[in-house]
Amino acid sequence: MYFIDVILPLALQKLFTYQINIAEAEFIQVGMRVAVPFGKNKIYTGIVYKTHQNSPKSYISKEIHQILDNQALVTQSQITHWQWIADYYMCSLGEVLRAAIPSALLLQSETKIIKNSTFKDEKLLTDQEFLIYEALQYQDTLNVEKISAILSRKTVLPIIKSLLDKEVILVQEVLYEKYTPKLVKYIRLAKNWEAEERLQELLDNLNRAPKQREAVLRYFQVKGMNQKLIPLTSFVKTNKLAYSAVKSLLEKEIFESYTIQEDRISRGESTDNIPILNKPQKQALLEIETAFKEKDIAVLHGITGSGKTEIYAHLINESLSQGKQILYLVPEIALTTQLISRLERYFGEQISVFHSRYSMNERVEVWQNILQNKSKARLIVGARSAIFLPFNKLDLIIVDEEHETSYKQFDPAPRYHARDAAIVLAKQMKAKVLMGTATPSLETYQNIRDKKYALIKLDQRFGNSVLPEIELVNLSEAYRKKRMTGHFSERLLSLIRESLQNKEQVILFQNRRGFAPIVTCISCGISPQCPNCDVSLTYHKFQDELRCHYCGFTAQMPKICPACQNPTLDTKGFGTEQLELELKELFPDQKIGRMDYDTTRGKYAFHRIISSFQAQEIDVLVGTQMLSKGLDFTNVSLVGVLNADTMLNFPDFRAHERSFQMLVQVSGRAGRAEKRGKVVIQTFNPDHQILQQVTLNDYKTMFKEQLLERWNFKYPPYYRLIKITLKHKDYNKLILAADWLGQSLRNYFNEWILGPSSPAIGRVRNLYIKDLIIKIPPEQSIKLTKEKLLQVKNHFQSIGAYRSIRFNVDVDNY
DNA sequence: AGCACGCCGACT
DNA sequence: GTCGGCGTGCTC
Repeated sequence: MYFIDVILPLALQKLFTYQINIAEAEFIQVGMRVAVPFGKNKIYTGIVYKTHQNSPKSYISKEIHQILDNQALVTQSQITHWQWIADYYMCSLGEVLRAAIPSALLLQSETKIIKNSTFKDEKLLTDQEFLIYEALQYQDTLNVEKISAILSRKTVLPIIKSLLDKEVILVQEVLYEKYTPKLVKYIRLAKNWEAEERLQELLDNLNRAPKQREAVLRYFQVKGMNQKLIPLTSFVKTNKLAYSAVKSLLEKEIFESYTIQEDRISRGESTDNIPILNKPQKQALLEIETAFKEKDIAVLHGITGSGKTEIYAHLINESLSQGKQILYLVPEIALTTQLISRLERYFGEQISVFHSRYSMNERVEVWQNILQNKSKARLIVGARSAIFLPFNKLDLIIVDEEHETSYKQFDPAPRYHARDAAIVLAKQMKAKVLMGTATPSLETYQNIRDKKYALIKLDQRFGNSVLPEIELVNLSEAYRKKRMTGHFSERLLSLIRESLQNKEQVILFQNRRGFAPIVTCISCGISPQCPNCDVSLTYHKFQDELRCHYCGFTAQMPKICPACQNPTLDTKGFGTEQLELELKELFPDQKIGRMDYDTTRGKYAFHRIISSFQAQEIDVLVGTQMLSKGLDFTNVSLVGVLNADTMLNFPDFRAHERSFQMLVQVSGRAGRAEKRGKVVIQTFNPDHQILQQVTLNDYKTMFKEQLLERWNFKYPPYYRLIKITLKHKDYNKLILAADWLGQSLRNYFNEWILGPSSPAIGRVRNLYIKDLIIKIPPEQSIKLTKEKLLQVKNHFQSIGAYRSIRFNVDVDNY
């Protein structure tokens, strides 16, 4: 008797054991996909975790449905890594599996309903049953959704069951392969006609078919140009041939066709040499290489514009030349088109890019190329989920912009931090990690100070450029002296004017949260609320509608106030949209562009805005912080931050650190090459220490002060945090449960429990939310803490009244 | 997590 | 009467 333990892509803690026969046992390997029956009539794809011969005692195991792979799709080291993620972030292996594998590789079954042709007696059927019976006379198969549509009701399973009993229908579980390889059809001359001396005969034969004759001649022409493979469609197209002529030639067996499976993504050859480093860069590279002899992790702390990418390129080249793999992690792939085209110039076809905007098919191909260590997938550029790819010769992981928050996944589980998971991955695969940033996160800098990571500094900008000059504009003074036009201080406006006169470009930042354009009634002061969430709706001028950013609810902009019926609704606050309008009035002759969540929805929208800004078709670009990341513009002389305070006052222990990082990043967009850029930050608190530190580019002081605050207020990196989120649609039930949980946790952790408390948005999608935070003091074991938490969680979920409450655990929720 | 099953209140 | 909502138990 042979058995396998299978990971199923579900949020279930357990593995499931299935039986296999001897032949399967000989063939099957850990990491292969298997289709297995699960529950009453479903088939899922799982991954083989273990093979063994221990018959389960308390239940009878089912047999597998089929093996889906010829070779392991997942490596043993990936499974080990998944296990770490599941343990550390307190989720199931199944959840990790679901995040890790491209969904096209996880086939699921669908129930198909087909008619049973032996059934004839229509009189036995009820009206509804007859409708389905009738539908089956015209269609071969139906699925559950279709039946639901035919009967226009939700619960159709009882009817299906009754039809099954009456032997009217049969049901089948069908597995769908979602991945479809791209097949390209090629043509070649049939063997018979290959000999040169037969050419004349062939052409004579085709005397009365000029189109076909032309096609043959073209074929020889193309062949003569040393083109080995001739794809059918492009051959017809580029030579402007008649498709029917080629088809006839195929039918006459003069040509023959064959297909080859091809990759969807292919890249050009490298065109440039790896850039020559300047002196400070060379020095940094040397330091990194030296550091890697002793330590596995190094941090490259280089100011914006110091040319970190070139240093990466040299390290990448070194690994590539040994035939090894490199993982290049970036915060958000949408923002990295510039980076990718640069790397492509250096490394050409050795790059593969992996991101969520790729189609499922493309992702599968990248996966397989890496698994086979193909030369076209040696340098992998990807966002956080790229840590799950099946590396086998990983030599180096680069974590670019290490401090970026988008490395942390918040929902759904696994709530992992890609930087931290990458460090574990590297250790496991004996690879090195290089993190690069202008503003290291406090956790990372703390690790540097503790000598866990090596530090390499790069504090000269590339070329001769210098850091921009940063100026703070006191908003309270400006308002008092009435020196404001809309949201612009006189100072900022005059600098914008000056830049525009010099034909230089301007970027204006408006951080998004708390600044949404909220509609308020002037008469009664009431703002329209989202019916599903505890937030005010935001106004979108373009479609003249109200929208909820949390659940996507939309409504037409009402003409009168829904509360007091007066036509006095007014848009308050300001978003990027309003800034754009103000600018258009102030500078009617200039082209104003806007970039935010709304204007970058489409696949290429982002790219379009960036390239038209680069091409200087846009003079002033207004955007949210998505603009601040990884983009280089050569003609920007002025950067304006409209209001730094919302960021600084954000209720989060990292608000100050984040503000510093953001402002430094944003400033880095101003001025490159010969001209010194200018940055204007508008604020009500020009004396705020963070703003002072930004102005002086004083990371060290920021770090020291923030670290002291973290110590005083018991926050990371000294104290670790675990956040528990409870959600339920019944508020009272939620409160009871949250209080019980708080009490229970306090029994173990005493004063180190915060909450339960309502988050800023207390209800989303009709679910009320309560948060609890566990602080873990430095001397307390994290592992034991998690074990205790798991115990409490199990207890919580064993209480009937709390079962329906969603329970999310977020480890390191920052 | 999904899904079936069973109970119960709300409407054609 | 059905229909749909919700609690409960179970998945190898």
